[in-house]
Amino acid sequence: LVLCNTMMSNYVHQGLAREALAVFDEMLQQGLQPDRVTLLSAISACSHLGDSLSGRCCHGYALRNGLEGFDNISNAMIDMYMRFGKQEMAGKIFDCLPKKTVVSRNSMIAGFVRNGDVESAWRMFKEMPESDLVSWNTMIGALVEESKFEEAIELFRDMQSKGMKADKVTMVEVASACGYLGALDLAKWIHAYIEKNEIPCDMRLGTTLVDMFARCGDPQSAMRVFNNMPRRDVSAWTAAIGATAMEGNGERAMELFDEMVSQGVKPDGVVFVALLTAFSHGGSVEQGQKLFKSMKEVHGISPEIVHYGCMVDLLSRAGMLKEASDLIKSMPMEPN
RNA sequence: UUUUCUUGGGGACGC
Repeated sequence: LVLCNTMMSNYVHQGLAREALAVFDEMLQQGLQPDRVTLLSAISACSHLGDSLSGRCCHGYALRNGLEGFDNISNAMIDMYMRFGKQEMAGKIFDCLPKKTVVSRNSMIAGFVRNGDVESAWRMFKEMPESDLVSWNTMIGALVEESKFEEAIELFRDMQSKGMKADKVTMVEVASACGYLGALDLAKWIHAYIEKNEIPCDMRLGTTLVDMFARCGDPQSAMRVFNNMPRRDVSAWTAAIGATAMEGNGERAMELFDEMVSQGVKPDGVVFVALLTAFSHGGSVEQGQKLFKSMKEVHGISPEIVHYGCMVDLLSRAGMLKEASDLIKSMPMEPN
């Protein structure tokens, strides 16, 4: 049982919800009785898959086996129904909770935000008896998602003044907001803040900082952060490529791409958008066409409509309207 | 029972 639970928990945390549910099925087939730890992972897996049928089965199982009284099970179900867009159901479970914890409220708040009901999220946030780091991060993230970047920074300062310590999630949100604002002074302050407070800089935060400096018009700082990253996935490389592309340096962008490939990092569709955009802005038609061809032939990635869009943009900017409209006609999908 | 449940990163064009 513990082995299965451990496997399921790991799968869910790796984003492999399907595999987690496969273990769950296997358990049921072998007659192994799931306990509440199992169920937590199962519920979480259903939530992330959007599998409401299995999710309701889990709910039923919890009711039949008297597991609904555990607040973490109820919290997981609140999260689940919120992800399914079933706010009323989540609210019902929340209202019936005898012991509402900070996690219950955080789950409700995150759910409201996800469903676009930011007002309800605010209300609960303001009225909650004790908020924690996740509560603050959720609300800051909500503001960023709404493109209310100044307000997000303001809430971050508010958080500081309340003595709440920021973590790497907070900093990703704040750095992202700063990037959209294009505020270089703030960017430098954020970078210094992270170092001063020894906030662990993982790959995601590193990537966000690269992106932030690039958007703030400081590609040198962006590349300095990038070069100091101990590990880089395709998103990190894409941010760096975007930084050089902002200088209109398609050649440098391509060098970075080749370096990435030579290090064994597999390109995805997004990095090609960044590169094609760089060529488009630099007017490098041949290089763009060559790269576009290589997508499928070399990297085994079928161009999607956004890539055709980039090519149409590239050709059109160069005045090659005939080629652009031919490309549209030859696309394997309907133009949008 | 990695960490029982809740929060974070790279995307073209136009406006």
